[in-house]
Amino acid sequence: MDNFREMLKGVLEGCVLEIISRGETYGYEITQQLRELGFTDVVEGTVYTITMRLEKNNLVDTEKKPSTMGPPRKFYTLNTAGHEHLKTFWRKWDFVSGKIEEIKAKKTREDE
Amino acid sequence: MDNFREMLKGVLEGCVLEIISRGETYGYEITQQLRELGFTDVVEGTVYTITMRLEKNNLVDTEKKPSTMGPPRKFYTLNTAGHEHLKTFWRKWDFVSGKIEEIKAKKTREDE
DNA sequence: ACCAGTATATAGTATAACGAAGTAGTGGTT
DNA sequence: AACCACTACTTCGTTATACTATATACTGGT
Repeated sequence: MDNFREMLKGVLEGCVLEIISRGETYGYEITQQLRELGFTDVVEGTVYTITMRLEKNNLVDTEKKPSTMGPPRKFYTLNTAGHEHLKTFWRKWDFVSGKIEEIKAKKTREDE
Repeated sequence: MDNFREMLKGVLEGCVLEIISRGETYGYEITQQLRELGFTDVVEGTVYTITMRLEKNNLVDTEKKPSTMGPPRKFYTLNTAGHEHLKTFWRKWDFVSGKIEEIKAKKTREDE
C-alpha cells in the first residue's frame, strides 16, 4: 500500500502517545512498534520529531538510561497532562473517524 | 469539539470527492454539506483549495451554470480518474483507520 | 444606498510527516 | 586495527494540506 503520509497527520502523534502510555519506552523502539503495527514506512526522523514535540509540550517525562546494545536510550513516560492529551486525542479520533464512516456509509444507501 | 484540523489532512479531499461522486455539485454547496455532516468549522476557502486541486489533477469535470440566487455556480462531476482516485482513497482510509483502531483496542487488553 | 445571502478565488500562514544526513556506542568479522 | 551492522538520537530542509483573511461579484429585500 502506497503512501498515506497526509492521512497520518494528526494521528501519528496520538499513536505514539498511546504506545508510551502502555509503558516506558524510547524512540527507536516506538519506531519499530509502529512498523510492526503496519506503518512500515514510518522512519526514525518522524518519530523523533514527535517525541521532541511531546517533550516540548510537557506531555512526557524523560529519563536517560544506558544500554548494553548501543548508545544510551531516552525513555519516555506520560505525565498527567500527557494522559489528558491522550484522552482528548481518542475523543477527537472517535468523532472524526465516525463522521468519515458516516460519509462512507452513504455511498451504499440510495440518495438519502 | 475543538479543532481537529490536522486530523482532517488527507481525508477532507476524499470526503469532497465522495460528495461530488453522489451527484453534480458546487463548492458552496459542498461546504454546507460538510458542515451539516458535522465538520462545522470547514470554511469556503478550504473547500475551494480542494476543488481547485481536484481540477488541477484532472479528477473532475467542470461546468459553469447560472444561478437565480447569486453569481454563476461551478459544478463538478467525477471523471474516470476521479472515481479511481476515490476508490483508492477509501482503501487507504480503511487500512489506516483499521490500524488506528487496532492500536486503540490494545488499550483495553492486558499488555498483549 | 445598503446589507445579507449566495458564490468563487487567492495570497499567505501554520502544522506535521518525511527524506537525508550526521553523530555515537557496541559487538563481530576480516 | 579497520571496517561494518545494528542500535540509538538529532537536526535541517522539503512538501502537502488545511486554514485565515480578504477580495470580487451577483441577487433580493429594506
